[in-house]
Amino acid sequence: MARPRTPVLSTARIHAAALRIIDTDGLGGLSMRKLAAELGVQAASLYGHVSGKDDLVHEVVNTIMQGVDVSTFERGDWRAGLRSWARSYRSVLTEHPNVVPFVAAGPARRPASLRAADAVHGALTGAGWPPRYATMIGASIAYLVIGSAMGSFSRGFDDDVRTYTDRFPHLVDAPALRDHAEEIDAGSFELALDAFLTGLEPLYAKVARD
Amino acid sequence: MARPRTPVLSTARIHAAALRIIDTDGLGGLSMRKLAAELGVQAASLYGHVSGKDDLVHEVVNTIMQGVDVSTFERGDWRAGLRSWARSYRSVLTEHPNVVPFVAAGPARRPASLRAADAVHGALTGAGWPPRYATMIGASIAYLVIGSAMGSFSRGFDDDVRTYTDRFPHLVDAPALRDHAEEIDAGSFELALDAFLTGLEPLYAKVARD
DNA sequence: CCTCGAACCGAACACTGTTAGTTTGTAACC
DNA sequence: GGTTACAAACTAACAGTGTTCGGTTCGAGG
Repeated sequence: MARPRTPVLSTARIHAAALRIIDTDGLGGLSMRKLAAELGVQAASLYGHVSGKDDLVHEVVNTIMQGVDVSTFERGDWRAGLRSWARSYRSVLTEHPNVVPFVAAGPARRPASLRAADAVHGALTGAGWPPRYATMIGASIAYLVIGSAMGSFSRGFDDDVRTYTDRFPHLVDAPALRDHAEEIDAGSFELALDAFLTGLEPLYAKVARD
Repeated sequence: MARPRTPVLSTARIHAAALRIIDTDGLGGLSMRKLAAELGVQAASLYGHVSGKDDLVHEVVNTIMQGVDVSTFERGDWRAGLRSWARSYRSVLTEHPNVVPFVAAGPARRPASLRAADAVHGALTGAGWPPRYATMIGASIAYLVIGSAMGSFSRGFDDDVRTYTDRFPHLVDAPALRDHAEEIDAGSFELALDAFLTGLEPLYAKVARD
């Protein structure tokens, strides 16, 4: 079989299959051969539609990040805007947790992320925050979103109970932690977001100009 | 040459060489063959001293994380303890930025990280924070540390100026951002840490019991 | 002295991303 | 209808990855 009567591949189909594999097997579980097999095709055939694995992943992730909602900023309340953006950002990432490490590497080459960064920066400076603070506030919230979506803390604990109970008395309930990993990470995120926004108020009173 | 008169390899030498490669070429730049070459040896020889690449990296990173200082908690001030821990944590990571993605995956299998988590949790509960909040506060700070150490935000921007100036008016100075990436990430970290700790106070007044 | 185990090597296996060159089906043009 | 041109998929290969197996050689203990 050299050329099928009707084309088998399309960038859309490739993207969809790639995301499926990433979601189930992780970023490391995505290989061009496996992806090709999923599509009933040889690996080399993919290169007619996609320039390479790196670009493919970038494009897939960009599509995901288009789901991040920054529209609340338009209502003029930067506090509500930040909250809404952060939650939307986090919710998009928790739907595809395996791409979080990739997202964490930075927004470059992802128009969707740059667009969001632009909106955040614009809204904050528009509200009187100096540009420098606008940047840092956006960065801070990105830290919280990415960290909690990655499950750095709670999901990272080991299965083996004895690992902890031996030497780390305060972590005896770490396995319980692990069972409720999602809940703990979500809770930590909300707590951090709340505390951060609360703590921003005195700074706003000091540095904001209008 | 089958067996040298005096042993060439040792776990210590292997760890040191591995860290050197990771620091200069990144985590992805570390391969068993390159590591072996750096030590003047064949790749297979490493497996007599190290059980595999995964374990090797875990051990190397654990050694790094032993540099995180949690001693300030012993002074009894949880605010100062958190500040000091967070800064020490971050400073250790910025010395070896290439291991941050690995650290972000979680503390399991790294005794040094578990020890730190245990100390944080113990200090906070000792200060009257309910265990649940102690966990979440520790997690929140870990998010901030890892996010800022990764340079997710500022370092992630592209070199190419035109990428931004075209469509994202508020990001016109993103390249300048990139030049001062370290400074921006450090500033964001301090700002977030400050605001977070400030915002924690009302919560502490409400939920802490002694 | 002799054995035994530790230390290292060479070759191989099953993967990876990617490229070159080839075959073949389809559509457009004369 | 025949020819040309293109596009889609193929096979085969390259250089690289982590890891394992079977061997060889040396140092130390009995």
